[in-house]
Amino acid sequence: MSDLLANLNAEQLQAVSLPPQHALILAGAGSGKTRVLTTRIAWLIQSGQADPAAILAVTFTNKAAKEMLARLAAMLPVSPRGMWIGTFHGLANRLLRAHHRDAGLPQLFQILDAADQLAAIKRLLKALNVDDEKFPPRELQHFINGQKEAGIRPHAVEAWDDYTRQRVQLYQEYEAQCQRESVVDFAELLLRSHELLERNEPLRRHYQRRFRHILVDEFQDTNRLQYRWLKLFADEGREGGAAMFCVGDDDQSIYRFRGAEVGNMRDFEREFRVANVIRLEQNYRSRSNILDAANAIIRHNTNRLGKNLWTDQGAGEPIRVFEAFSDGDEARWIVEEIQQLVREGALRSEIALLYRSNAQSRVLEHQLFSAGLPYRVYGGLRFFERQEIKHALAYLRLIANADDDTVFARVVNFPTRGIGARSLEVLQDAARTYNTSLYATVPHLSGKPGSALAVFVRLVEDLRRDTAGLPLPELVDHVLDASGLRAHYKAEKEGRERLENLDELINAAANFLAEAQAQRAPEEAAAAHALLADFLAHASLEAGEHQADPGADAVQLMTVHSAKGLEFNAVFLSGLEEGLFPHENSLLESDGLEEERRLMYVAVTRARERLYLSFAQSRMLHGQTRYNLRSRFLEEVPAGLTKWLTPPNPRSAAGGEFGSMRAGAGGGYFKPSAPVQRAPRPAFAPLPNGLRIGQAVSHAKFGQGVIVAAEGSGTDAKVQINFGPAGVKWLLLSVAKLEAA
DNA sequence: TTAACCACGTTTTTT
DNA sequence: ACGTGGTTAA
Repeated sequence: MSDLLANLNAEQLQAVSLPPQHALILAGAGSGKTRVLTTRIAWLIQSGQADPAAILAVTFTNKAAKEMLARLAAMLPVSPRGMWIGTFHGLANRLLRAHHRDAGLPQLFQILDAADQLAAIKRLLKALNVDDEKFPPRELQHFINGQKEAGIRPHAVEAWDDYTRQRVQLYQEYEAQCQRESVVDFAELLLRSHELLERNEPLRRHYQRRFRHILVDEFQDTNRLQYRWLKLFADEGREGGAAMFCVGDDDQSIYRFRGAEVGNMRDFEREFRVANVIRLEQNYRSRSNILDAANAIIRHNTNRLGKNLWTDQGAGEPIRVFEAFSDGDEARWIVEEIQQLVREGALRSEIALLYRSNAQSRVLEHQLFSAGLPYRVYGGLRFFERQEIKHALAYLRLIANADDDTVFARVVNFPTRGIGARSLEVLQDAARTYNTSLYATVPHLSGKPGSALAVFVRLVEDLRRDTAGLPLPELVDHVLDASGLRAHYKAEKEGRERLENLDELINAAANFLAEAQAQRAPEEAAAAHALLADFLAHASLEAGEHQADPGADAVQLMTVHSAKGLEFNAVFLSGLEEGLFPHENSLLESDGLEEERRLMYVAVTRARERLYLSFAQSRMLHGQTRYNLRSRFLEEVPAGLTKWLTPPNPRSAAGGEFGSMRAGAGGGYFKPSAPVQRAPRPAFAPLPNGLRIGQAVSHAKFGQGVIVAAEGSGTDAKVQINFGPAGVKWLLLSVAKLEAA
């Protein structure tokens, strides 16, 4: 046991070995957060303070849950059964399956992912003849999820205007539809399990007595409902309730847009009267130049819980800063630097290329591709989100539950079997009249037994009968053939990859079966249809990897958001421009700029050894060339930590007074560290009227000024001009009378 | 039923 | 610029 605690620093040790009391661990980036969390669990068990069954550990992503399990397996002599470790949604699913009757659900309820939910809403609007222009499905989805995450059912929504009342009506209809079809969306998993325990006191007491230790990862990302869910398990922090051990970093809260409430940290501290607030401030990841930059940036935020990271690893290399003429120029420079790093022996997979928005990956990919550098982009479609996989899963879901109208509608005519929109409309109307599912309505139709719809129903019946005794992988295999999916993609010109993915689905099923057999009695796992439901839940809750080849030695491209939690030897952060990063939309939101700054903080703290910051004077966005100022976040990096590879250019500086920014700062001009030929400097790209960035102009009212930025074209063309004492203004070229000065 | 066409939107994302 | 989704014509 002593070796468990060895090599922990004082604060980590304090956190890990805390008595069973509530604790809030403020864990800075790279401070060993996951280590503390898992060591805490291992220590509680190994020291005999807690039975494994008394542990409830909650994460946000399946990846984090898996990593925690893997680390625990390495720390503990035997794999401790009985712990509940998983995501909020995974654990909620587990609860609802175990107590489905009390929760008012059939045992085989299906889970809707976000896309399924949207499809269900569209179908609902159509069935109710609601104008989807007036009630955009996406917005309605957002409304419904928002209410659920606030814990509000339709009857409890406070609606003061007609529009809201109508949306509440639709919310109610949506719930009825889900209940009819035995489907549950993500927010519903949490809300339903919360209500289950809230209403059922014996059950609640059971779990409250069972779980003595509740540990939460990434606590700053919890939403209101998730926090309430946790509080229920912890008996609201009352005497005798479980000990809450929450780990988080308010400086890394970057998910407010999807409902995360950093305020939960303060609420937790207050409501649970947390006596142990422990700060993990020693960073084991980055060189101090990088860390100091991160600290300096985040210091500009107010309302922090307060932390200052330090390291004993030494300063390391200066942070390289590069100003490019264009996005293409920037990408070319990045590729050259990467090639130089690789020549020096760097592993490609240890180099990350980060950006604020996905649209930026295009230029970067183009240059990487031209240079023949292997790369991997995160953020595309994931395995279980692919069209062909969704179709295959839809057939499987019909076997498990034929009354699921979402999947019925999805595959009733895929592959095509002559069931057009017209027949579906008739069927839908009939289903409403009989108040039955689409599937169950087919026999009611006056159509002959040989009708296309009747044939489809027969197909589903046959599938269910023929697969009844099959092991899961063979079941899937059979469905792929009998449904006609294989034949369909075989006939398609571009169907090869899709066929491969379908085969991969069989592999996924085989893996799932193997894991199930390892965990339960083999005879239990052998029951094919029972396992099928579990497999389908797994597919909904865990969308899988983003792309194949995760092991390949390739440069890693991703948004700053998806880089959270990762680390790399070298990080390139591109597009550091006003409007892009911080994103222009964020400036309109309250606390938006501070969230962008936290994002910047996350980006910078991903780097271990080397950090490269770059921006471009012009950038292609939405088919138009935009001229941006460099990001204010760049100015927040102390000059002593950086090394400008291009001369600091006052014209591209953000902020008010022209030329007031960092004149002569940064240590002068340095050649690019790679021995590369750069294209000769083009002049600033001319704007429509022959004006240029940096050009002096005069205006009748504002006087002398200099063009600092421009955007739009034709009659929309406008330029930003710094008039010195008269301020910085945007002027429409078609309106303003400007004269070259 | 399918291909062709146009309008539309375009920050970030997990479950 | 570029992909998506919906409508229209063949």
